[in-house]
Amino acid sequence: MSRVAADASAARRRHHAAVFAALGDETRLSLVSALSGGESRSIAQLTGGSRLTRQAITKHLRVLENAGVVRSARSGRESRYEFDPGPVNELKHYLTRVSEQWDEALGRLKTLVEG
Amino acid sequence: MSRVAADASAARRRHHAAVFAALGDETRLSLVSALSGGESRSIAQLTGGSRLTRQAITKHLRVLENAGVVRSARSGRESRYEFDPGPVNELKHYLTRVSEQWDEALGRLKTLVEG
DNA sequence: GCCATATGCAACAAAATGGTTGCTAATCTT
DNA sequence: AAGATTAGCAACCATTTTGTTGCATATGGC
Repeated sequence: MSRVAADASAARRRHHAAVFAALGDETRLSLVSALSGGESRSIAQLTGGSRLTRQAITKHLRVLENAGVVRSARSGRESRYEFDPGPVNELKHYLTRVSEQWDEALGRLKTLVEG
Repeated sequence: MSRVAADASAARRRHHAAVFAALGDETRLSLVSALSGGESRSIAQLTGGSRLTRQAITKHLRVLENAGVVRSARSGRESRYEFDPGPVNELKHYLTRVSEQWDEALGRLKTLVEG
């Protein structure tokens, strides 16, 4: 494998890890759940119902935004956040590839045993 | 929604977050990649090729094991680790549900605009 | 039995994370 | 213009994570 290809896959893995890490928190999963319905929401709205402070929620939103899971845009005096399905779909495909690799391994094992 | 149902979904979310967090690290993704081929490997084998020490790799493997992504069994003087596809498949389905929610939201928006 | 190999455990340090509080600035509303 | 709402920034704290080193223990081969 060429150097650039190795670097490219390392960069991809780094990116995947970042998105996984962004989703690796209960509060952030709740935020994703609140936003995956399609409607954008302000920080105050997203804070409502949580026991955490607005600042804590803001920090979590920034983590999600840095991972690309969420986008924000200022609208008047509020910042509205919306879900971006891209990274989540990338992860879905990544997990699918892992599963496939596993299934193929099982297939080879089966062939070995039966053959 | 009943109390127990709310608790159940909260527990599920907690579990998903734990698995996402386990995958949210480059080193651990490499380990998953090394194990998803189907063959079990010892800690020493998994450490080879990494710049990290054996103990660091051991800790990462424990994180993966606690999340259920990987299982270990002692065999003679070595601990052999193997991939468990269960949690990864759960995440795949979870992400699929998030995507579907998003797609349905887009569909409703489209209907609203066109209607 | 001896030696090399493979792992486990504990203590430690540095850095990242998750959360709070206090204060400031911008934007609506009336 | 005044007051209320919404958000940003900075400092700070506690906890967790990530990684190291040193030492102990178990197993396999000669």
